[in-house]
Amino acid sequence: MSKPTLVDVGREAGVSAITVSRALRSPEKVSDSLRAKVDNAVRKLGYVPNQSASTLAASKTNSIVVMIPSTSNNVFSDVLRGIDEALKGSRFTLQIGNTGYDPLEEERLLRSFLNPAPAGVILAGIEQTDATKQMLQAVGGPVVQIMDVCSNPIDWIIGFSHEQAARTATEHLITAGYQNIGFIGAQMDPRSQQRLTGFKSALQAKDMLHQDAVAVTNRPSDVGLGSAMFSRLVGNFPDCDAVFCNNDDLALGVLFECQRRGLSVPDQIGICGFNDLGITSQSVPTVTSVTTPLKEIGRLAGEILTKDRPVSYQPVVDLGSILAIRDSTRRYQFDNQDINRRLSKLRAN
Amino acid sequence: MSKPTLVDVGREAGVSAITVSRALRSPEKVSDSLRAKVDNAVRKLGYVPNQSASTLAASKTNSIVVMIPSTSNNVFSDVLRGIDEALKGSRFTLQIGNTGYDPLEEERLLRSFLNPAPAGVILAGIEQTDATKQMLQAVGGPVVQIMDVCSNPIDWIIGFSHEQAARTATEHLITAGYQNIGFIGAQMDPRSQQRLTGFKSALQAKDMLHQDAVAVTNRPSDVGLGSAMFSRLVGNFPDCDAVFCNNDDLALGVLFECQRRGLSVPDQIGICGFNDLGITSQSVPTVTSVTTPLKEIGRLAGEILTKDRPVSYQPVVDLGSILAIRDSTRRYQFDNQDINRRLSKLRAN
DNA sequence: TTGAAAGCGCTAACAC
DNA sequence: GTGTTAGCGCTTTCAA
Repeated sequence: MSKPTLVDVGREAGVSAITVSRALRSPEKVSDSLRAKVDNAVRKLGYVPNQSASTLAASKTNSIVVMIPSTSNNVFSDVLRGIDEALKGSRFTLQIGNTGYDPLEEERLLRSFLNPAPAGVILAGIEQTDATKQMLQAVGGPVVQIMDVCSNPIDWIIGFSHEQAARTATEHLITAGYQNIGFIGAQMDPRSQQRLTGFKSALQAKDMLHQDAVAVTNRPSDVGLGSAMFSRLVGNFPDCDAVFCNNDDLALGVLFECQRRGLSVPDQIGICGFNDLGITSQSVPTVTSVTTPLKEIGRLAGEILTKDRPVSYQPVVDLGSILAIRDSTRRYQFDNQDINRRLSKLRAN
Repeated sequence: MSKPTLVDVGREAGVSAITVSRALRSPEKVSDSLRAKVDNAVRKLGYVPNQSASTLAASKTNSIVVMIPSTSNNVFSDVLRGIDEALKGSRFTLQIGNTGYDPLEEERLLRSFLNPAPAGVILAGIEQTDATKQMLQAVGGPVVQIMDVCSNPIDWIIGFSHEQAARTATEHLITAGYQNIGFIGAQMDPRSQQRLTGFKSALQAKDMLHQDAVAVTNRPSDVGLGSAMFSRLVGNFPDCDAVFCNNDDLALGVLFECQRRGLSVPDQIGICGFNDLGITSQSVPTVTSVTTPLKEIGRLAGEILTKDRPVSYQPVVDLGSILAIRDSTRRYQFDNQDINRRLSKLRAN
């Protein structure tokens, strides 16, 4: 025999289908005895709602669409975990789209996810195509952009300033006494470009930006690539004594390459990573990295979309980032006072 | 104005809705001129199919349900990538469920995903609850179990023998000259238990299993935990001179802890990881690990479910695993001949 | 090769 | 607080 429907449950409970529907969707609007009867019937028959029928009738889904650039990048699995937590126990389900860092693929995928309208949409970054923005406009559902901040979000944006984070990290390297600071970047998406901008501006402010200081590639990042990029960097920039890396994978690769070359970290080479995904705090030496609020971004995005009245949230939320200073950049054993003194002196210039 | 439907497209193309439906779903069963007309109308109106309506009418979905134990475990993101590749360009979409290693949560989630019936189901492991198995039976859709092998899969199972993989790795440690070999395990799911079994059986066969050789925890694995577990292990088992780790995170943690303690790897301590997720081949020293066919498992599972006639596939596919021997276990600089000679000698006992 | 009719299981809108 | 009616947009079945 086939799956029980609302009608079956209604028959079992001695009420009509629509009453069962109501009892299930808004238990508080229904009498206690009815609720009990319905619950029993549901259990007895093993009733499971048919999502498609519900979606078709209501012409809106219970799914939250999330478009992420890469499923293999740990950055996004952290974000997803946050979203997942926010959705846990709610009636919403996640629909994940993998754009491969391609706005056109994002557009194509999103189009197929947008009919019927999802309960909400989460997008990484602010580089949607015009067509994508139009589609989202037409759908009208709430949209949360994540990972970045900007002044004119579609509805909400939750993230932090990558430029600011990179500037802070680079300033730390300067303060720590490094003179010839390089940049290594892979998977140069727009946010990585912003980090590069922050890096450059911090160095330019001190007139310390070397012409061969930047080594970037669009290949996906991994540890081995970090080693290779470091080799490339020091090939062009032999005096290089510190490296700001686009992410932690690259930073670890640099650390390993230094070990292979017998370069001491932090004395001969300083290393700073980005995202602080876990290993950097455990390695030998531990590696300085920018701690970014990935899970919090996901959780807040999920929270906004699952609220009935999300309008109470600010449209732009800058969650900030924190530089976790570790052994890989402790060139001299400053105490905080020292650092602060040097910082004020530098700022006075 | 609202979204165009099949009827709108039909009107535009001068045919009926059902004809448009056919032209879209089976272009080969329709005349060329009709196909062209329909394609034009679709483009002109910006028609996007309504999945819910289609699903409701056909009472089966285009989604492939994947239940994975953990979204944050890189093992599963590799598997997901394989599935994603297999599904790319097909009409199927992925529906991912996160079970948190809990068979009951798997059952609960799956129940909600099973109405209407998905096009296919992918499950990790073989430890489904009876209720889960019954549900799957009732749905009748194709089911692929992954990550493991067994003799009686629901429909198909694709994976490798964890016991065999661990036995091979442990035998390698013995052959490499280690005398007091320990096991470190976190997140002790059934497959990890099988690895432990393989580890024990390899040592017992040589009468080398020390009573304090095993340190395990159910906490999720990470690098820091690897360091902590190693400390615990050598606390109970001070003579320990090699460690087989449940996964690469732990192995890296052990490596870092050895560096902190000034223990040389591989001379004083040998280290072997599991899954070979990338860093192990890049670290200093490189770390021996068991290379497992994660992406291939995902791809094959996806491939089976997207075929019209999947019956041509073997029900049990053992993709095997390969031990990648690296510097962390090269205690003496054997060449392969040496290893083989020692191996035959050991086997002769 | 194409079309007409019926219905998938649910919910919105309105009645009682 | 509960029921009736009328679809949501598509596919199935059968007919032409």
